[in-house]
Amino acid sequence: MTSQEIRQSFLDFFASKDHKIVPSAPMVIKDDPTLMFTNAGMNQFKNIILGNDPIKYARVADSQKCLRVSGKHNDLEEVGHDTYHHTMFEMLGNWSFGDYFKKEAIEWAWEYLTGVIKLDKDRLYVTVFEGSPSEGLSRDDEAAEIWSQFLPAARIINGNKKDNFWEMGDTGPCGPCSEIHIDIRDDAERAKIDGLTLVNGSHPQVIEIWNNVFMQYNRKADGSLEGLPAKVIDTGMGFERLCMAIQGKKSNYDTDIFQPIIHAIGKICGIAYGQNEKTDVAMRVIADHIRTIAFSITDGQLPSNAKAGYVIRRILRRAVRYGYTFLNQRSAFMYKLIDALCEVMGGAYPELIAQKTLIEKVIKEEEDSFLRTLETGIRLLEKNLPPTPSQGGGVLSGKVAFTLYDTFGFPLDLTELILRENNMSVNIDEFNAEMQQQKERARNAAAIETGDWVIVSEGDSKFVGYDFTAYDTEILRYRKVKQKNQEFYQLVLSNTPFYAEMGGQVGDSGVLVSESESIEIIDTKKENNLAVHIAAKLPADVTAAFTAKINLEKRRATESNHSATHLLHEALREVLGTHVEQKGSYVSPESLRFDFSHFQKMTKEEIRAVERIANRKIRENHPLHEMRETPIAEAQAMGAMALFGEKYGEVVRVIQFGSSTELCGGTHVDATGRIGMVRIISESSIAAGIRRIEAISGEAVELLLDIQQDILSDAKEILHNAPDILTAIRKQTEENAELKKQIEVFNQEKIMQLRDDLLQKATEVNGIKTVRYEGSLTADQAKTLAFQIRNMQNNNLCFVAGCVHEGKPSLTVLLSDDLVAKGLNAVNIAREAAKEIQGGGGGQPFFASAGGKNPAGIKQAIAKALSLVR
RNA sequence: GGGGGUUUAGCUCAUCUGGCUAGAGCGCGACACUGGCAGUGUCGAGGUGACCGGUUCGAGUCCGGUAAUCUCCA
Repeated sequence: MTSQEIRQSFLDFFASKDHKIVPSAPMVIKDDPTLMFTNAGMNQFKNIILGNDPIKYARVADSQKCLRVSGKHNDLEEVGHDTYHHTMFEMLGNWSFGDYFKKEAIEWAWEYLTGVIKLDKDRLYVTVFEGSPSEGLSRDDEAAEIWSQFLPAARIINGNKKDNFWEMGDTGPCGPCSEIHIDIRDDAERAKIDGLTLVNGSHPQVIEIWNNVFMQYNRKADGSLEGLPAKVIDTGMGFERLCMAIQGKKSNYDTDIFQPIIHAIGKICGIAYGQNEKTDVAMRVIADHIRTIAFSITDGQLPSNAKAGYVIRRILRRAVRYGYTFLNQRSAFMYKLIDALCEVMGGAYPELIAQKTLIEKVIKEEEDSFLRTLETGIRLLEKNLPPTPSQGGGVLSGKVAFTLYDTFGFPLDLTELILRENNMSVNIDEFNAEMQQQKERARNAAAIETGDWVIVSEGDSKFVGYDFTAYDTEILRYRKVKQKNQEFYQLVLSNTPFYAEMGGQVGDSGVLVSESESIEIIDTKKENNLAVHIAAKLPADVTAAFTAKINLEKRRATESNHSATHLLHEALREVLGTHVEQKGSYVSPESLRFDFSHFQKMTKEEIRAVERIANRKIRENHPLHEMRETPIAEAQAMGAMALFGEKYGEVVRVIQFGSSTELCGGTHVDATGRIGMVRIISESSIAAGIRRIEAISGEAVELLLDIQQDILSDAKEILHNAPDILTAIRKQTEENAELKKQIEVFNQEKIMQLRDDLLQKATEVNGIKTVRYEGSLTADQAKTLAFQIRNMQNNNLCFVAGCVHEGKPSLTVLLSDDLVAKGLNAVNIAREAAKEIQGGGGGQPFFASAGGKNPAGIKQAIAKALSLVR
C-alpha cells in the first residue's frame, strides 16, 4: 500500500463506524497562549473537551499535521539520529466526546490494525496504566480486560505514570492511556530476544504506533483530580511509523513519504543515501526539517526572530548546519527540495503547490542569511581561539563558547567541530552552567501564577457584540492571575458585547457597571475560544447584575480600520495581481497593518493606485452585507478570500462590501462611507517575499492631512511665499552647502594668517621659541591653530592659547616633540594653569587642552602656562 | 515575556582603558601608463559616528532613554 492509500483506509474505516471525517487544523496555533504549535491530534478539539465549545459530532476522525519542537513534547534533538522521530508528522486519530469509551476504542483499534491493514498479530503488544497509589489511582483493569480477548495476558504490559497517564497540561482533562507497540524486527532477531522485553526500551524497531487515551479526570490547580462528566476517547497513531510497518521497512525514512526527498538531497550533494552513517543522519535531518518549514510557511508562519517564527527559523538552521557540516553545502540548497516535497505531499495538501514560489523564496533568503551568520561566527571564533596545546592551552572556555552561541547564534557543535580540527576542545561543563543560568533567568521572569476558576454562575458565554455595544450580563466565573508582581483578574461574562482579540483585530476595552460600582475592562482576550475580560480589580459583589459597555469611540475607529483593511486587500489584488495573499493583519483603533505576499517593493504609483481604488469604494458607500452562518462551500463559491492556515468551521461568517468578500469574524462599519478615507502611510519588507503596508482611516487621515498642510504652509511662509517650494528649498540647501565650504576655507585662511602673525611675534623664553595667543577662538579652532603651527615648526617650540568664547574660557597647550622628549608635559602644564580659570583638563604629553569657569583669569592662566615651560 | 549583542563612508569592518583634526579594504570619480581586454599608479570625493538626553575642560568611546536589527532562553 502507498502512504496515500494508507491514510485513506484509516479515514474510510472510521467513516464506516459513523465517524465524521474532518480536515487537519493548521499546525500553527494563533489563539492559545499555552501552545505555539499543534502537537497532537486532539488540539483542535481542546475546546470541546474543556466544555467551552458545543459538541458538533460525538464521533470524529482525521489526519492531523503535528509539530513537536518546543515545550513539553520536544523531539527535535532526536530527529535524524534515529529512524522514527520527526519534527512534523501526521497523526491519525479517532475521537469520542461522551459517546463510546474504552470498549469500542480498543476493539476498533484492533480491528483496523489486524483486520483492515493486516498487521501480524504476533508482533503487537499493548500497555495499560499500572496505577498510582499516591494519586489514589488503581490499575486500568478495565482496559486490560478488553485487551485480553485479543492478546495473551503476557503481552499486556503495565506502564507507569510517565508513559501511560496522559495530561494535556498542568491542569485540565487527563486520564490513563493504552499504547499499542509493534515489533518489526527480522524473525531471526525476534528469536534471539523476546520483543516483550524491548517495549518502551527505545529500540528503533520495537515502537509505539498508536496511543489510546481515556480521558476521565480533570486536574485542578492544586493538583487534585476530579471525575470528568463527559468521558472522552482521544487516540493518535503516527502515520509515518504505520507506513513503515505496513510497507515492511525498518525506518520511516525508507517509506515512500521520505525517499523521493532523500533522493533529491542525494542528487544535489552527490552523495548516495545508505553509504555512511554520518551523511545518512544529515540527509534524514534535512528531509524531515524541510517538511516542517514548508508546511509552516503555508500555515502562515514565516521564520522570524521571536516566538513561533523563531522556532521555525531554528529548525531551518539546524538543517542548514547538517548540510554545511556533513554534506559540504556551502550555499543555499534546501529551497531546491520543494519540488520533490510537492510531488510527495502536494496531492494531500494542495496549499503546498499553490504557495510553492513563496516557500522557495523564503527558504532561500533564510539560508543565505544563516550562512552569513556562520561566516561571522567563524571569524569570531578564530579570534578567540585558545593557545594551542603545545603552549599548554587547547581548551576554549565555556563562557566564550556560550557567548558565541547566545549572542551570535553560533551553534555549539560547530564550535566543537572547528576546535577539534585544531586539536582543541570546549569546556562543556562551563558552557552548560552558563546555559543553566540563562534558563533560570528566563523562567523567573516568565512565571505566571494562575488561580483556579471560581464559578459564580453556570451557563454559556455568548458574544453579542455584532449587534450591541452595551448589554446586560452577569459574571459566570473569574480567576486571579499574577505576573511579575502584577495582579489582575480574568472575567467570563454570560453575554458580552466585548470583542476578544482575534483575526488581528484588537480586543475591546470598556466598563462593567452595576448599581453600586464601575469596573474598568482593560482588554479582552480569547483563551480556548472563551472571551476573557481583563480587569485590574474584582467587583465587590460578583453576583450583581451588570451592564457591559464597550468603549465606543475606540471600537468605531477599529471598525473603520478593519473594513478599510478589506478594501485595501481587494485593491492590492487588483493592482498587483492575485498572487497577493494575506500573511498577517493587525487592526487597532489607531491604525492598521496588512502583510501580504508580493515579491518587490511597491512603487509610489502602485501605492497611489491602491489608495485610489479603496477610496473610490468608500465613496460608493457599499453597505455591509453580513452572512453569519454560511456553509463553507457556499462561501467559497462566492469567491470569499480565506487564508490558508486559518481554522474554519463548517459554517463561517462572510463579510461583503460590494465586490469585496472575505471570511471574517471581526466587526465592521455598516457602510463603507463611514470609513471616510484611507491613506497608506508606509510600505516595507518584513521577510523574503512579504511586504507590509500600514494605513490609517477616518478621522486619523484628517489629522494627518492637517499636520501636513500646516507643515507646508509654514514652510511656504519661511520661504517668503516662494511659488515653488521644492525649488526654493533645493536652492537654499545647495547655497548652504556652498557657504559652509566657503566659511571653512575662509576660517582656514584666517587661521593660516594668524599662524604666520603669531610665529613672527614669537619670543624666546628660557631658550624656547614661545608662541602666545589670546583671543576669542573656539577650543576647536585653537586646536586647528595649534596643529597648523606644529606643521610649520616641530622643534624647540611651545604654543599657548587662551580663549574666551561665549563667556567660556579655554586653554590650549602644544609642545614640539623634542621638548616632550626632554620631559616636558603639556598635560601637567594645562592642568596647573587651568587652576587660574577654575577648571581642569588633559590630553597627551605634546598637546593638551583645558576649560574652566572663570574668564577673568585667562591672562594669568596664559602667564602661568608660559612660566611652566622651561 | 526576559537576557545578551550590534548600529561608524555606497558595502565589509577597524579605532586598547574618554584626548595625536575618525581610518582601512572594496566600490566610486579624475588623471597618467598600456595596442585591446584587463590591470597598475597618482590624486580625489564621500561621515550630524542610529536617534534623544546626561556626565566631563573634552564623548564615536562612559551613563540613561528611544528605535531598528541580530541572537539565546521560556
